[in-house]
Amino acid sequence: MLNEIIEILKKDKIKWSEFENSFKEKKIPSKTILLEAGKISNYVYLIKKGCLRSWFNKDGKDITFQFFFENQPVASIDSFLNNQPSLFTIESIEPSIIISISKSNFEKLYNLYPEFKEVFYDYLFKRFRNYAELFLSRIKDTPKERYEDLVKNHPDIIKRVPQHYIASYLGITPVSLSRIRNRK
Amino acid sequence: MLNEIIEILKKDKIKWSEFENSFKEKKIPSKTILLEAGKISNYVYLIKKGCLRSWFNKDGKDITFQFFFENQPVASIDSFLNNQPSLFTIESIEPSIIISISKSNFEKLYNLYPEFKEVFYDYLFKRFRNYAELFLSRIKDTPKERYEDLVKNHPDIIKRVPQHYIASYLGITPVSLSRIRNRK
DNA sequence: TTCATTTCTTAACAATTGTTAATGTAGTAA
DNA sequence: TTACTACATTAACAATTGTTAAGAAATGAA
Repeated sequence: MLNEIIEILKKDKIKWSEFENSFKEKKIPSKTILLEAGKISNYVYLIKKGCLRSWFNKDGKDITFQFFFENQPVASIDSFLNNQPSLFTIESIEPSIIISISKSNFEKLYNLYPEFKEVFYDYLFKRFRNYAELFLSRIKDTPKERYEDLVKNHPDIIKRVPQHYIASYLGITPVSLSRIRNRK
Repeated sequence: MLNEIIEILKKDKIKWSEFENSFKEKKIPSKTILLEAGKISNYVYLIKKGCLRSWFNKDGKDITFQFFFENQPVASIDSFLNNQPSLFTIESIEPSIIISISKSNFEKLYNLYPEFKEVFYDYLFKRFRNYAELFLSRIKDTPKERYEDLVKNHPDIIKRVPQHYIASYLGITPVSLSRIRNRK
């Protein structure tokens, strides 16, 4: 989404020069928190290199429910849109390079580029379906089924993400995931 | 949401006369399917009287994940917005009176009333948070905790909805819910 | 390299749930 | 009323998971 926007912007060199500095790039080490649960999101991020996860706290433990990789936009959309405290934390899993854009610059873009607004809403709607699918899968499928789906359809995640995060993503303990892996 | 729109419309009697017939009211018996999983949603509904649930199929059994009551708008928003097959079915639990509005009329409203579009997007954003909360609760809390939350915060649902739907909503079998209820 | 930390596996036991099936109960229609 | 249907409870057993704890393996830093 942000990628497309940047492309749109670059075609218009005059305006691009105005926004070039809005897209701030920063290097972050592993386990850096970009947005903390309970705080209101003022940024949207784009991952240039690396990997993030979103998680929330449950009785002192953290439960991961999404992973993000290169070229994906990441935000607590709900917090960003509704100006409400984020329900979850966004944190890096690996050392990463992140492009961030502030809400105020985001709104400037909004006003200058009508096509941007459309791209953004399209993205939102798709994200809505995404959420619904994630939700339904989490309800519908057993941890074992969801693990096998990961192995089949997202081997990259399996390879790249530490297993205890995956366990948490599957809704089970690392112990239980280890059992599933060695059961067959 | 639809309620507010109707109120806005009624203030403008000329336009209201144009739309009055768009809001079709119908009586439906229990277990009537308003939208079937896999089909594209062409309507938004408002519950005047009665109660609905949304569910999807898992190995021949149905899993309920939301309940809707009087004055609530109901739709497969994702399907409606993205023109994609609905991920779930919407069905009545009780004999109900439903107001429905078609997508084409919805779009007419869109174009005539700028304030409608805003109300609608506000609703969408809120719905987004709603989904996130529902999702997080389903992940975070045990069936027992979620049942106790229902008893405390939504006793109306407990009273009104057959127990096996509630069990399914909690992610467990009716047998297991019965055990939870009689454990304390 | 070596040491320390993080991550993963394995084991034993308790707790919860699913499954199947039988029984009980309430409401509805003839 | 009776019979039927839908719904809820209970029991027994299997399967899965959580918990705790110990040890193995991998990773990263000095």
